[in-house]
This record gives sequence, C-alpha cells and structure tokens, in this order.
Amino acid sequence: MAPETPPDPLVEERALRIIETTIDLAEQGGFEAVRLRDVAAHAGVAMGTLYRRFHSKEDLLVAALERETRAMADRVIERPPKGGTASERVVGFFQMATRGMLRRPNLTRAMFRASAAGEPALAQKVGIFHDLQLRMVVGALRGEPVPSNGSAHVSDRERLLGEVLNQIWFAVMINWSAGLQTPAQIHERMRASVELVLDGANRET
Amino acid sequence: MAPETPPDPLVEERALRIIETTIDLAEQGGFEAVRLRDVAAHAGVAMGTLYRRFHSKEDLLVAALERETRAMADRVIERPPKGGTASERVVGFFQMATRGMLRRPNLTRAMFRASAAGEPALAQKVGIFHDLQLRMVVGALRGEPVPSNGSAHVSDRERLLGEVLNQIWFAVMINWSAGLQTPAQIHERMRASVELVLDGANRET
DNA sequence: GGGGCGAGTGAAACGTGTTTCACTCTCGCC
DNA sequence: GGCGAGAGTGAAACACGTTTCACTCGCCCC
Repeated sequence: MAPETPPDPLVEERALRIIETTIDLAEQGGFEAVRLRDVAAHAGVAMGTLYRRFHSKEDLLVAALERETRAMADRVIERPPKGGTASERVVGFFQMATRGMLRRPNLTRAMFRASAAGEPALAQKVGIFHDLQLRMVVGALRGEPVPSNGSAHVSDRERLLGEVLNQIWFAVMINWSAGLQTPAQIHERMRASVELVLDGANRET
Repeated sequence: MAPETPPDPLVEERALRIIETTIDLAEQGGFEAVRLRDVAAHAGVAMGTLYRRFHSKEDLLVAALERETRAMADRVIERPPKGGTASERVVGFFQMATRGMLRRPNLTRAMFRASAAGEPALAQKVGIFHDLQLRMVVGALRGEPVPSNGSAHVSDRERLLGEVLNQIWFAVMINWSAGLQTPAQIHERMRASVELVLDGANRET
C-alpha cells in the first residue's frame, strides 16, 4: 500500500517552496499577511498551481503547522525532555513546545487559527498534527520515543492521557492567541494540568 | 460605575435583531452563509450601522455565542444537573451543553470557529463566554448556582478545575467541528476527563 | 424656530480569497 | 518526428468582508 503516487521531486520541490513562503509571510505579519497572490509570486508559481496543491489558505497554514510540528518532533528526539518522573518529562515537553511556538508568535497564531477553523476538508491534515503531538506526549510519558508507524503501540490509557493534555494545550494556545493568557500563564496552566491529570490518575493504579 | 451609557432601547433593539438574524443564517448554512449584506438586509439596517455595532463577522458570531451561552445558563439555573457527586453533576452539565450545541450543528461550528480565531479585538467578548462557562461548571461542582457578580466567590482550586475542563470541552468541540470526533466520542471524552481531573484531584485532599 | 450633531443610510469602492479558462510546455509513447 | 495528456501559466472574473462618503433624519439646546 505504499506507492500510490511516486513522489515527483519537482512537485515536492514546488510544494515545499510554497509552504516555506507561507511560513515566512505568516512569521512577519500573521494570518492576514499571507496573501495568496504574494505566496504564489514569492514561491515562483501561478495561482492555479498553488490551488492545485492546497485547497485554501487554511490548508496552506495547516501544512505549515504539520511541517513545524515535524521539526519539533525531530528536536524532541534529539533532545528528549529530561526528568525522573513522567510528570516532569511531560511538563518539560510542553514547555519546549510552547517556547518553540512563542518564538514566532505571528506564525503560531496564524497556524492555530487555521487549524481551529473546523473545516472538514482539513480534518485529515489536522489529524496528522494531533497524531504527531500525541506521539511526543506519550514519548515523554514513557521516557522513550514512540515510533512513527502504526499507533497500535499506544495503549488506551496513554492515548486518553495524551489527548486530554494536548487538548488543554491547544485551547490554552488559542487563548494566548487572543491575548487572554500570557506565556507565563501557559506554562503554569500546563504544569497544573499535568499534575491534575497524571498525578491524580496514576495514584489510582 | 454603572451607567456610562444609558442603554438606548432603539439601539438595543437593532443590535438584537442583527444577532438574531446572524443566528438564523448560521443555523441554516454555517459560517459562510452569514453574509454580512444578507444580515444587514434581513435585520433591516444598513451596512454602516451593522459595522458600527460589530467590528467584524467574527464579532457578530461571538456575540451570538454569548447570547446562546446565556440562554444555556438560564436553562442550567432552571434545571440544574442532578447527581450525588460533583463528578456526576459536571458530567451532566457537559452533556447538557453538548446536546444543546449539537442541536444546531451549523450554528455551533460557526460560533466556535469565530471564537477560536484568536482575534485580540474579540478577547473581551470571548472572555465573557469563558466566564459564563466557568460559572456553570463551578455551579455543577458545588451543586448550587454561582451568582453572576464578581468572581471573587470562586476559589483558585475551583477556577483551575473549571477552566481545565472547559478547555478540554472547547478543544473537543472544535475537533467535532472538523469531523474528527462524533457526538458519542464527545460525551465519552468529557466523562473520562471529569473522572481524570476531579476524581484524581479530590483524592489528594 | 433654527442650528448643530450624532446615528443611520445607501451605494460605491477596495482588497483579497477563490475560480475559471484559454494557452503553453514537457514528456512518454507510437 | 508527431501527438495526446497532464501540469503549469497568467490574467481575468467573481464573491464577499470591509471601508468610505455624501446625504438624511430626528432630537437637544440655545
């Protein structure tokens, strides 16, 4: 079930350049600054080409989110959050993820906005993002990386804990986007949430 | 500090009609169906008037969300979630809230999308929504309504528990918007989250 | 009663996301 | 070498959120 489409390097190249341009523009001026005419022009493609690869502006930004999240996953592999307990590692992971995101606030706001639009057409791509996040959280929980193939290796319990924590993080990041939470409050909220969810949960074993 | 602006009944009337029209249109066709020209026409006001009261399309839908949430709060007062334990009541509340929202899926998607856009200009209004939700959750926690004046009556602990649960609900609803979760999964996720957060947390007292 | 003023109006204009279309280019295949 | 197909192009057209502006209306104050 592997090669439905032999990945054309030229097509890949173009898509990559489009995404990188999107990231650049969003980084500078946020969601509104990603004008599709500009993206097309800077990436050196025509509007028709852009729309063949990406179905909407949100699609573009969700693709950017996936790319950035993969980069974060690589960093997590290289430098896994340290800590003797699961809670410490998970808190460390969210701190790392939050810091990485806040380094480029405009881009982050734009990407989260796109992924929170609730477009069914984007569901699959957003799902990939959730999956990547889940693997990282579960990895932090266990203290060892979770391989990227079939998710059969994640137990129901791990999935529940990971998804809930990710959902809290997602909501908090959106609140931060609007200016309802400061970076310090994000960290504190995640710390408290991990304590609530993990330390409470583990005690019942 | 009360009457900065004596509420002009005519102005109120108009704003109300605008919001009701917005709700009607969103209910039928979702976010895209709320065309501001149509809203203005159906509400019997000019574009200029609409934009004097509401600064953007999102603003309109967040106002709708506030209105709907107030209606939900009234229903919760009338018919508080029953249950012998805090967990049962909180689960009951989220079930009620979810069911109320899912009754009009297009409207719900549109309102959540607007409130997740992360517009700083909407922060205050979105904050009102969060406040209403928090009061309802804390009310369910306690088993008695929380009065709507100053939030000084809510302890830090209650605020943390309530906000975390609301954030989970918010994220889950957005996933549902995109088609990533079914109604049954929403309920199950909230049930599990309440168990995780409350039953784990209370045990440590 | 007249003047001023803020709210509302209606319509045009603008910017940008999205779609369309006629044309070109490239490449594998006969 | 010619050809058909699919990808890409470029530009125009469309839709809709948002802004602007000249004008009207009703009301308060002198």
